[in-house]
Amino acid sequence: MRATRLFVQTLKEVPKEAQVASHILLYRAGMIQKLASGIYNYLPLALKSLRKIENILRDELNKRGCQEVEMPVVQPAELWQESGRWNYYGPELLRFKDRKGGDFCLGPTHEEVITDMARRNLKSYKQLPWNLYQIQTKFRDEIRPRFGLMRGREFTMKDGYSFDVDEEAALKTYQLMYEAYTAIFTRCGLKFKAVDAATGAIGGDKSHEFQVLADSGEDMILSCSKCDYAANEEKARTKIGEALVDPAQFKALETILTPDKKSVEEVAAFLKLPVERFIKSMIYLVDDEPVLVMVRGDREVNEAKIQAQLRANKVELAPDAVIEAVTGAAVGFAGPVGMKKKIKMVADHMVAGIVNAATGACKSDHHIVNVNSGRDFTPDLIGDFIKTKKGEACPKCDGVLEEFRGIEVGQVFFLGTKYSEKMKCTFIDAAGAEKPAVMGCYGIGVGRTMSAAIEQNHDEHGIIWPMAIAPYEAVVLPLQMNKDEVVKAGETLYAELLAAGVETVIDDRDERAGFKFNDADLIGYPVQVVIGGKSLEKGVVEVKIRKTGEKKEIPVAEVVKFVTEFKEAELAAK
RNA sequence: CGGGGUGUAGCUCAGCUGGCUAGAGUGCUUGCUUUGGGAGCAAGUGGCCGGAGGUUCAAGUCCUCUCACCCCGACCA
Repeated sequence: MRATRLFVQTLKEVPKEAQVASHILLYRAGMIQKLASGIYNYLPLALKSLRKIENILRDELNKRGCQEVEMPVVQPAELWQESGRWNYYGPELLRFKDRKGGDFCLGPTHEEVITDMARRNLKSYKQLPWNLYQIQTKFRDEIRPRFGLMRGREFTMKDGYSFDVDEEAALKTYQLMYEAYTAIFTRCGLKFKAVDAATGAIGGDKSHEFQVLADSGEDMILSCSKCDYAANEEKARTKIGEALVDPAQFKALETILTPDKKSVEEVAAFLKLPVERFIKSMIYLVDDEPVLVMVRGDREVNEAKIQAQLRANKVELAPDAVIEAVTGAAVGFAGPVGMKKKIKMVADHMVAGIVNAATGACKSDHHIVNVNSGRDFTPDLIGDFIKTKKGEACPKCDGVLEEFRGIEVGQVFFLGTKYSEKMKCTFIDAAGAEKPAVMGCYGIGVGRTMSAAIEQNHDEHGIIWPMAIAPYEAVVLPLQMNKDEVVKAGETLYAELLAAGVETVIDDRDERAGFKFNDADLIGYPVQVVIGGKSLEKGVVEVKIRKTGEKKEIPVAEVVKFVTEFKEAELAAK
């Protein structure tokens, strides 16, 4: 491609809306332009890179027996009503009516459509496993799109879905996809971590997120300093200490006047007790039912864990009126003992280990001390309900948890039969019984992967593309367009590189050297072949490696060999 | 949805308590000079001042409504 023909306009200035490196550089390098909030035009350079990522996806997936399909962007409401998500999915689901008044939506994901497609064809266990994927435009009407392609409303996603005969087979597929994703992101030149993830509203029991490490990431990850344990903040656990509780030490309950002392810290200071001796009692609405959630006084409630363990769709703090009705006291004095209404009680592991705890008395301006789990109250469920923080013990080894930010570029879910049961995607097994298929789903954000690659690979001058996903692999820069021998040498090398299969741009614009260097650095070609009059007299050209900044003088006759060898080495590198 | 902010040239922005022909930089076009890290000089090109209504002799500027966009938060995969 000739720079004079390339549809691109590089920019020195950037609109102030661009906040992160990838957004700024995609914009400055003339790769994307915004059409509306969270909706972008992809110009040729961006599309070249996106297509390369897509082809890596295809290659790694096809090689593992996956098959590509394509489903519609526009989806009828009926399918969503059948799965129950027409009502659950919030305003993020863009809905509209056709001319006949029928309800439709733009697909934010395709579980419904794929399950429908599978059930039309699925009859026998002999047909399975199936593993289908598509690379396609999704639309999610995000509340706040940001960071360019990182969180857009319209975006390209690879979404895949698997169907297996039973759980064991489905878990094998899950593992296969986990390996495929590892191979894909490695080939894209990314440094990433696969972490344990919360499953959220999509459901299922098991999930991993593929997180690219970057300071601009929206997710917080905790990982062990020693072993391979890593998890999303929402899911992260810490070591559960053994609770050595000796009932002989239990003292008698005592209610104490604590006027205007509501928070754990205030009451702890007032009663001269450490906060670890407190039971923090919070009333939540879990799918609109009040639930008392207890954690140790020094810990915070993790709402994602409540949602996961109670298998709920919605978790929110109860409004004051509900709290007062349930406890029979003003807000700030809730506790497991003496509640006015009997509601479900769940407690964090640590709560059961507190001897003679203090907590709200369910009586305004009063707290109660010497409360003991098992004697004075019995939780309906004891589990892990706290936020885990950096510096805490790893749940798997004696290491310590560290914190880092990540960009979620992919996620794998073990879905089970959530959709296949509701939508009757069944088959007849070897014994003649009808069974629902066991499903998994697997997503990769293509644009987000490209953005994440830029976040990890850039400097103050511009993008530093990993070879595998660079829009072009090399650029030829003839520095003096008024010198025939320079132009001629450039054209010759350009033609030779193309013939050797190197995707090359020749900067044939009549611009000064500095201008060309800056554009080349900004766009981030992995290799720059610099042709200047002086070096040409010596029979050499300068080859600059963008990644290292290294410049080598190479005899003209050996340039093609050097570039192709460098390219192959980069593509092979892990 | 709550709070804050911005809409003026392709892009980044200035434009005061209303005032005469709406500005700068950058980009683009042309010419001359220059030619190894975003060159210099000169001449040009480029505007329904987001939209509608209102106040006024007079509105980019004031008022009302509206639309779009951005930031923080809440929410959400």
